[in-house]
Amino acid sequence: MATIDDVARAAGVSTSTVSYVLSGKRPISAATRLRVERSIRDLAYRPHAGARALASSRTNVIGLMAPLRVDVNVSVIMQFVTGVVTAARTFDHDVLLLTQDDATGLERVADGSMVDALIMMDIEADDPRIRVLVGLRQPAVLIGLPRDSAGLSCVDLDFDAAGRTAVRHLARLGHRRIALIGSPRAVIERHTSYADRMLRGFTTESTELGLDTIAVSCESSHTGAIAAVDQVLERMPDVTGLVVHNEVALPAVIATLRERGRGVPRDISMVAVCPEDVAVGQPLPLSSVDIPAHAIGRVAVEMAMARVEGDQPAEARLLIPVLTERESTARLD
Amino acid sequence: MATIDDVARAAGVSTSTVSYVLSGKRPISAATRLRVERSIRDLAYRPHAGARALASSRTNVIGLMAPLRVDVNVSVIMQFVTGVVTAARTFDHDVLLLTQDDATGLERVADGSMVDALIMMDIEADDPRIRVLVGLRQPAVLIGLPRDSAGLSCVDLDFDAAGRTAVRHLARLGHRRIALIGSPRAVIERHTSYADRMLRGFTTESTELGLDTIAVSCESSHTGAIAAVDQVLERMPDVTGLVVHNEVALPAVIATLRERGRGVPRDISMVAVCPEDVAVGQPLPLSSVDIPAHAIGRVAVEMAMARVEGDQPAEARLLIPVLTERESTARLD
DNA sequence: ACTCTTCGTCGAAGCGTTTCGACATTCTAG
DNA sequence: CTAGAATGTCGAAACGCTTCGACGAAGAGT
Repeated sequence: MATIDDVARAAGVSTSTVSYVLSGKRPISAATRLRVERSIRDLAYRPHAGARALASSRTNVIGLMAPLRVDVNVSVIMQFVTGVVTAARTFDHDVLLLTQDDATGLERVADGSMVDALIMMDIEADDPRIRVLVGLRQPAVLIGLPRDSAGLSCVDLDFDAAGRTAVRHLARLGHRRIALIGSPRAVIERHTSYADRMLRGFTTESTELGLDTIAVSCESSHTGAIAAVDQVLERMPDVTGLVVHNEVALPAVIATLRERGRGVPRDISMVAVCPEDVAVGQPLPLSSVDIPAHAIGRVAVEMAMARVEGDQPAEARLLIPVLTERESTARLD
Repeated sequence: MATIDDVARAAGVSTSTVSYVLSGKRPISAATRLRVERSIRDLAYRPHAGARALASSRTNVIGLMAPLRVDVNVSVIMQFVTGVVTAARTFDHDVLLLTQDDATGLERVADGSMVDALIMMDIEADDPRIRVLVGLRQPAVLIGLPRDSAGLSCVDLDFDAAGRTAVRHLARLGHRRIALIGSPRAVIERHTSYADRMLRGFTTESTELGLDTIAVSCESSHTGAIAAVDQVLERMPDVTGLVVHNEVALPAVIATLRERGRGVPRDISMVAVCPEDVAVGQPLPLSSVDIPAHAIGRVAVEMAMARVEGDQPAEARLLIPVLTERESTARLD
């Protein structure tokens, strides 16, 4: 492999000049720049990442801690991840993938100077990892909102508002008895940020509007969905509005409703909270509140980069939910 | 951050001694080792990854190129990825995530010495990336089998055998007219390795057994599955055996069959080719040929590490498929 | 005509490791 | 008792880059 010295020699300049051509941190005459760039191309020179990191204390790598469990909405996670990876590339960064259960992963990559910043998904209300994060030299961005977000960069869909929006939409269509089919029990019990906030929004808005509601958890499988639907129908037989926040269960929920003799939207109006492609990919295109996973991933990277570059203060950004009406909701008469 | 020199000073030894304590590449007396280890702990010392990479030309990072598209079986991919990540950790390596469409990604991370090895998923028969791989200094492992695997490490489920096994199982139960519902058209048209081999196994075994067969592609959505099932029923109305190699479509296929008046396994016996948890998570536990995604990911890492350490030759490893009979197949009478 | 900038380039000093050769010591064998 | 081999440690030279200060040359202002 060619080194920067080889390039310098070939171009007849000093190594520092080559470095400055590469970084643009000092002015270089057009003539020299061209000569250097030519040598770089001829030698197929590529800077050694380690050497670069050592000298500049910048790695051009972002650490991403993702929940690679299978129980959570895999496709949503995938979209977050792609959002992060593609956005990182636009900042000339690569992504180091950490898994949730790699307990010491954060400290390892941070203290070992393997990353410039960290992004963490699947945040819980009192996430123990947050204590670790604040002790690190690198900035961190959370996808999700912990109970105490002081000093931390956070970004997420405003799930509280999403819950309210879904309820309000159904209420506006005349529905008075509404059920929420939510995340799996485990997700809720560990107070995963999005599930918590979704439920809060759903509940408070319903209360304010004086609606009758119930909320049930739902395992991410066909059988789980059946159980959830049956539980709703048993506890609230005259339900007419449904909010479903569980991508995996979505198809099974619809199928089960139909099997139980409840047509959508004839007997029951249904609002999904999921990525757009999931909503339109169902047999019946669903009215839905979009989870812009890709966009959130992108914003997370942007915030991280901003913190790395300048010393921007940490901030929390909540994306405003958008409800799109499709064919699963109808006016109650 | 403490450096190795700080540790050496604290322990009253030279830096090289600390290094040898860490790497174990030279004998160190128990007494010094203890003293050094104590200083390391006291100072919370963590070696600088970049410096290490520079000096040793080893990064302890594996590059993983994964298809983060949403159109392919997301959950299977996730399992591959987790398999790779967790296995990598057992070799004290981290994983750098590259996306399929990051064309120059391979060269960037390889020539930039960011990784010790590369693992690539979603291989096509004549994958253009392979030409790039053979030009790199780092060893590469393919998850999948290209047409020409000379000099390349490959690992995958033996999908040819999987196709044969599924057919043979149905034939043994007395079925003579069998359909294959496979991957999305796009996946097939780019001759993705697993789809190609699955089809070949399915076809040759059927021919050898003198069975009547058809094969249709199937988009990964509810509507895609419906279309596929209808196509099968139209082209082969008296079909009694079905092989489905498409995780996403699975639930919809069953539902549609039922809607068209074909019970499983009463009228149609069905063998799925998918990860075990997908097969048992369906409303009706499916007889299936397991895709051991997690295990394949692990093997890929093991092969990569072996090539990094010693100069093991490249080899292709195909895992033998295992069919588990559950409740979706029955004897034809 | 002379100072003061700005521009373009160079040399050298790090950055934090690993690793090689050297050098005492201590052990082993004859 | 001694040559030779382990054993345990050290010092110094890489590894390939960035960045700082310096410096000559050219342009601007008076």
